[in-house]
Amino acid sequence: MTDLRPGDASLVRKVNTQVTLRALRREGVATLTQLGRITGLSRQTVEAVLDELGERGWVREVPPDGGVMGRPARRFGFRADAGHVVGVDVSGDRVVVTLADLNGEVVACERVPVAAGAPAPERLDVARRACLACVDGAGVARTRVWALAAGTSGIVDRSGRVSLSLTLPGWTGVDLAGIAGRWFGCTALAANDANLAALAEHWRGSAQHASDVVYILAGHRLGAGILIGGRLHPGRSGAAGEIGTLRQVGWEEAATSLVKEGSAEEVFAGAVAGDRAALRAVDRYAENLAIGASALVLAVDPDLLVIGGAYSQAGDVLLAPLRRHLAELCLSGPEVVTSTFGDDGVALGAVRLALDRVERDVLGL
Amino acid sequence: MTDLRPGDASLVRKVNTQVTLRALRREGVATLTQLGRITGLSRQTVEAVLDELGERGWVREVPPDGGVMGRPARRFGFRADAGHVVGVDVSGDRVVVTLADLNGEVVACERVPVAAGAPAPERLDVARRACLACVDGAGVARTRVWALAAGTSGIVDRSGRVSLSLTLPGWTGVDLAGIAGRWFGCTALAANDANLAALAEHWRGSAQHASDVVYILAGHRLGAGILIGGRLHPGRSGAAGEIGTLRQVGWEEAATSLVKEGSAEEVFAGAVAGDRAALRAVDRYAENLAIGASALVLAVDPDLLVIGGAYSQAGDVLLAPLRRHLAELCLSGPEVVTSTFGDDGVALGAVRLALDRVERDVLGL
DNA sequence: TCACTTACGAGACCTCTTTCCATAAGTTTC
DNA sequence: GAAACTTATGGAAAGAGGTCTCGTAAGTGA
Repeated sequence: MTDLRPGDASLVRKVNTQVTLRALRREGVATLTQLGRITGLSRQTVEAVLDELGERGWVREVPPDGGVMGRPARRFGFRADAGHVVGVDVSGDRVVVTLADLNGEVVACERVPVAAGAPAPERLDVARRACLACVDGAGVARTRVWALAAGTSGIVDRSGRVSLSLTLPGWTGVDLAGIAGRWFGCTALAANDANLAALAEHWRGSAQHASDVVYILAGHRLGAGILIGGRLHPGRSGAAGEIGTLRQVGWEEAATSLVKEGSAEEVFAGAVAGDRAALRAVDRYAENLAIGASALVLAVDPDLLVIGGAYSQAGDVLLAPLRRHLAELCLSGPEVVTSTFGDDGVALGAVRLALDRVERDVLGL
Repeated sequence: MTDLRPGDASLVRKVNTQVTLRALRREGVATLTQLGRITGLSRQTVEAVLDELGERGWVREVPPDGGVMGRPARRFGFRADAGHVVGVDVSGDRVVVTLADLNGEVVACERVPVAAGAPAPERLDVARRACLACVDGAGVARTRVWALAAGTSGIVDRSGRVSLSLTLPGWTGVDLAGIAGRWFGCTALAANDANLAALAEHWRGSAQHASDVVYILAGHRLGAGILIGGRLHPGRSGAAGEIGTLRQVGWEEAATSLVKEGSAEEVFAGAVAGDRAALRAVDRYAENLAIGASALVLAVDPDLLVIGGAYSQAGDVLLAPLRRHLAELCLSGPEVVTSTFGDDGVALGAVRLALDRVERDVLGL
């Protein structure tokens, strides 16, 4: 249950501050009267709220807009650059850092390769340097980073510790959130990469209008992320969606079955060109994929199934057989689409996660 | 996102009414001063709120409690009998009706057998009569039933229509919520029986302290219900957890494998007695069960797995092998327990669902 | 009967919101 | 260039809620 706290008059101010701030963020720039109309509050109240927000540095007055009739109205804008958040994707062979302002607009991006076999301390150091370089390069003061979120492959528990990683050496047991928190001295979060990719699709990608989403990361390895009610569902131990370990679903074979015919890219290219062996290989892959996907789909019954990861670039060559096999397994399956962001979604989803935290903690709720 | 409405002073009153009402419901009977301490509100405010609630009929003043020192305090109690809710379980061979007051205390219960082959209209009529008889028998005015919820096997969509039933004749397509709403002229809901059983366990049974729960109904047929964050997760089409159709998980064989050796009860009894053939049969059943369960567990990663349904009465004879097989399939599975209510949980969960609705709509939020 | 304890009730004061009205600062028209 | 019109601003007053304080009421125990 939501534990409800009693409210005095200041609660009303809190709520109205929220309402006003949200409206202003949507509008970008607005006058007092406009905000009053939008929020349903009186102009006076909006003014008082905005004064307070101005003092706190959230809001800035911008020059009035000439040209219209009547006395020019004071105009206010949300200071999206009052703070920033960092999203990091620490994957097998690279680190991707995305810096965004409070509106979620991406300000800078940094990609740094890292050796697949790099031990954990080295990988962490690469990530740290990349984050600092990204922030410094964008001319953002390090103290202006209010939150950071990191995504990585493997199972990440609620506290942001990597509790199991099969692919990155020495990665199991790394307290990713704890360590990353010290980079900027801000709150830090960590989550599974597929989960974050799902979040990114829900935010700005293919899954914007879906509430419950299953995201399948189809690449050299297979992973899955789940959104329930538009929010991350990590599960008790952060392992929700990690269905790969179940032998019956055959996700372990899936990847190997594909590369038997050559590199994955070659196989998909061949399938596009109409090569029958390649088509068969893709079909087999899709079938294996569908078994695991259907387990997730039947369990969660999502609005949408998003296929991401490197292989999703193959598009309909993969999707068509996947849809077919899925339809056989699930009586009434969800819509299936490819991801908008592919691998870049992880860092973007991390940004969203960090923003969620900032909006909850700093902007209050 | 939650759409936030601006608040004036009356918002504060609404919130404080909520807080007070909740506290009073927890306490049962309390004085103004006690409520003030609990809620953090001033005595004055509590008094004003209670006056208002008294006028609306939610709250009643009860005689003061003598014996303690000082001036006797006025005492107030929540009027749990101001309204009632009905929970119905329409299953293959019987209808169970549970009538509860606003505290969720069960006031009356009615069990009526119904022929397994009964067509839908007859089944509905039996359910209707049972509901009316239960309410009338308890001396509760029919207009005092504020909400009704019905649980049934099969897939029930968001609107409360049975979109697929494989076991009840003519049941597919029945608008259960719509029809049941006319019985008392109140809001009516319908949901899958396993989902409601899960809700009951979370409310008052084995799953009270778990937030994410997978409930498996193990009986003549197999079904599953899922709770996320303590709330029902029906999924897009109401089919969340309906993993039985997936051939790989082998839930279809599970049931048949058991009864090959005789009736299920005999087999479990034999296993308890140490009969080797029976033990093997139970082990095979547990193994099949574990495959489907692990798919759900890996997908959702719940805090708790509850085994309900008729077979759960076998207790450790079933649970021990189930835990063993599950541990093989899921690296770090959740705790596994048997249900508290068994089959009775469906009607009780329906009560909880109806109460949730009443609390949201009538008591406001 | 007196002291002690606990609850009640009225009044003062604070916060936040809304409504109303006079005033300011532009544009358009004559 | 002045008058009329439009739109925004700023201050005063009123109302709804909530808290705090203090005197009073209504019990118990000696």
